[in-house]
Amino acid sequence: MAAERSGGGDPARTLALLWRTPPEPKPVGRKPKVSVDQIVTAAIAVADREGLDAMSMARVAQELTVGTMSLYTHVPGKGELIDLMADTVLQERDLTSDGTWRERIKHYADRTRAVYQAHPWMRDVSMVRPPLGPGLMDGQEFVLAALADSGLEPKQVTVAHVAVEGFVHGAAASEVDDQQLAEKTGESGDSWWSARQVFWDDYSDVERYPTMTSLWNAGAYDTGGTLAQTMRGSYDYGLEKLLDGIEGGMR
Amino acid sequence: MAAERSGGGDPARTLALLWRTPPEPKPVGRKPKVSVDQIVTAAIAVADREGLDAMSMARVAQELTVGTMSLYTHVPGKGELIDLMADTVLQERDLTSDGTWRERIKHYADRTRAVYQAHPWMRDVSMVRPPLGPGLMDGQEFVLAALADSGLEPKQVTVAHVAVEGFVHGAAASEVDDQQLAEKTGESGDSWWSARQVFWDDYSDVERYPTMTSLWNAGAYDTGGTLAQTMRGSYDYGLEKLLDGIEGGMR
DNA sequence: TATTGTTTCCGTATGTCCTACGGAAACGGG
DNA sequence: CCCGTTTCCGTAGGACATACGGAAACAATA
Repeated sequence: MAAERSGGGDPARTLALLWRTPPEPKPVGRKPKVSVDQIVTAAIAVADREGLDAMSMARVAQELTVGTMSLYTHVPGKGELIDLMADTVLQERDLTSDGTWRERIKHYADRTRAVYQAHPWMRDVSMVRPPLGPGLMDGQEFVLAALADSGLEPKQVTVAHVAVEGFVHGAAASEVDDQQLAEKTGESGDSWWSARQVFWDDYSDVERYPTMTSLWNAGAYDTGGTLAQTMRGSYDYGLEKLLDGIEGGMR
Repeated sequence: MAAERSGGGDPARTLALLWRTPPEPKPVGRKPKVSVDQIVTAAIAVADREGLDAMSMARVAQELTVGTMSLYTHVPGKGELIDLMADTVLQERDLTSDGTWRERIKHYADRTRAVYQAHPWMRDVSMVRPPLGPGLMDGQEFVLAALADSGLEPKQVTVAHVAVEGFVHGAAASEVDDQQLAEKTGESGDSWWSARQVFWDDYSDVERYPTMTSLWNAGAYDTGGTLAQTMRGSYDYGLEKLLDGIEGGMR
């Protein structure tokens, strides 16, 4: 449960792993059965299929037909493995795009969103103390470059950066949260909500919730689409409005 | 690990607990040693002090000097207990405020942020399938009422609502993530980052990260404050810009 | 007071998890 | 064939949620 993350270990060791600093070939000694890359790939595969909860050291080792403890020769611990997984999937973003600064940020948001869609377990990875690997850093540079081109002052760029980054990861996370729960519980978001329709009958109260009632009566909730489509729409809307605000504040 | 949540159980039973539907007094049978309220209060106390990971059924039972399995008489399971905890702390928001719709939304954001600050474990509670109790619903009504007063069309109100709600919870969550990790690992965010200063020496590259380098040289990162203060600033900035955007889009 | 129906309490057991420890196994070079 | 080096991995300890079923407490009744 809770926010899965590393951080505890030796920073130098973790950074060396993230950047795949040459493991200085060992001419002697037993040959490794697995590599760091294989471990990370297998871990991502397990998490994609069964969620981060199911991504146990034992499960990954089993995937590679290797003893559990063998993994610890190549990776300091589970936290660091999650760092490696996160940075690896963030590298899947293809951040080459021309266009206005707004277009570039929307491109960044789209690519990041795609990462979360492909790897729903990213919801459980905290980005407050992020893995400082190439995947994350390239993304930071991309967004900062776009914002710097927008005409904002340097100090404003860094503040706006945190806001944008927070919005993008946060929105991608909640959007994906739904699928993640659907996979784990075997119940889709739409069916979860309809099973709770009883709420309106038994507990809702026009006196207490007049706005909700009148919005409902006005048909504001007849989206005509799935929950996923609605969330996607709000994602786009929110980012658009945030960028509008940033742009408007530059005058 | 991962997103802690309930949802699995019988919706009617969970809703009855959330709304504290009268437990129809039992005139016969053994007297309960604990009540639902006591369990929820104890669970919140443990989570506040040691995080949601430490909030195990055994730990809560110990707190109440009761056997672990006794809790299951009053609460269906851990997931439902977390729902009850979340809705309870959301009720701590005092959502009575006059003023413009913007002022009311900022009030809502402040109160919600305060809840996360007081209960950092809220970061780990998914709001995608939220506990439909009074704490959550009163908040929804408050935000919807403010947006409806802003002059937006009903359909727009619901879209804007999801965006605002997502931003508020998301920003409060990341802001608090830092403290949560600090408590769990015993290392503050500021010290975590300074321990990773080696990154700039060993891996950063002016060729690869020109914008970051130039922003650094321009002093954009000399905030003169703690990490927490910086995050707080970005929270306010982001909400302001989002509301600017929503307001601007109404014309 | 003894019995009975009802409700709550909780010990046990199962199958998970991470990882510290230390010995066994494989390998290149002498 | 031996030895230093490196990797492999079995065992063990101390968590976790919760299904099951019997024991214990209580009010009403006999």
